[in-house]
Amino acid sequence: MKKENNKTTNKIQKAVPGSQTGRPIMVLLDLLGQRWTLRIIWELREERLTFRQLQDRCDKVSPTLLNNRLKNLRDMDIVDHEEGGYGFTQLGEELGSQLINLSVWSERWAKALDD
Amino acid sequence: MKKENNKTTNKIQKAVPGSQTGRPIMVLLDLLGQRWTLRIIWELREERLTFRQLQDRCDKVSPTLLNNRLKNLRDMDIVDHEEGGYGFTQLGEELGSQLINLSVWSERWAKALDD
DNA sequence: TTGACTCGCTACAGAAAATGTAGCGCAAGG
DNA sequence: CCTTGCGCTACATTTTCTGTAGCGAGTCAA
Repeated sequence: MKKENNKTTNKIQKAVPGSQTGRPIMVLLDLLGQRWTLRIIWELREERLTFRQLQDRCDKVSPTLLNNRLKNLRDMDIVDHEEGGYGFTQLGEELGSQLINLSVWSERWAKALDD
Repeated sequence: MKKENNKTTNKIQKAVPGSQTGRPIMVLLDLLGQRWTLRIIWELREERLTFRQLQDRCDKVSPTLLNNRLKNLRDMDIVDHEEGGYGFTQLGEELGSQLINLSVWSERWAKALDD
C-alpha cells in the first residue's frame, strides 16, 4: 500500500532545497546540478567504491563535500552503502546508464567542436 | 580539413576550468554540473527563449549567472543566440533530448520513492 | 522627437557554498 | 599494542552565487 500520494513526491521534496515545485524532473535537475554529483555518479558506473577511492577518483574532492553529496544520493535512493563501499541502488543503476549515453554524445560533440 | 587533433579537444579545454584531462565526458560533466546549467538546457527544450524569459523560467536566476552560463553554452556550441532568442544548436538539440529521457526516469524514481 | 516599451547585459555588496587540511573514532590484521 | 584503512567531522579561507539596481541600444506609437 502506498502512502497518500499527492502527485508531487514527499521524500523528494525536503532533500533538495531549491526545487519548489517538487516535480520530479526539477528535483532531479537540482540534484544533478550540484557540483560533483554527476561526477560521483559517473565514477560509480562500473564498480562499488569506498569513500576514499571515490574521493581519489574525483580529483581529491573534499571529504566534507563528498559526504554531503553521498548523503543526498542515499536519501534519494540512488546510492547505497554496503559491503564493498558505495554503489548504486537498482534505481540508481538506471540513472548511471543514462550517463553512459551522455558519454557517447560527448564524443561526437568533442569531434564537432574541433572542426 | 581538421585542425591538429591531439585526441583531447582544444576548444573544449579552456572553457570549463576544472576538467584537467580534457576527456569529453569529463568536460561535459563539469559543464552540466554547474548550478543552473541543466535547468537552462531543460527550459530550452521546447522553444527559443529570450534572456528574460529564460530568467523567469529559471526561478528568476540572477542575470549575472545566467549570462555566464549562456556564454559557456555558446562557447561549447550547445546553445546559440539568434532571432527568437536563445536556443539549441543542432548538437545541443541532441543533448536536450537526452534530458527528456532523464525526465522519464525521474517519474519512475519519484513513484518508487513514495512507496 | 520624445517618451514608454523591451532587449541583453553589467556592477557590486552581502550571503552561501566549496576547498584544503588536520585529525578523530573505529575495526581488522599482524 | 601498533599499524592500516575506513568513514567521516571541524574549521578557516577562498570561491561562487544571489539579489537588486540600472545602463545603453533598439522599436514603436503619439
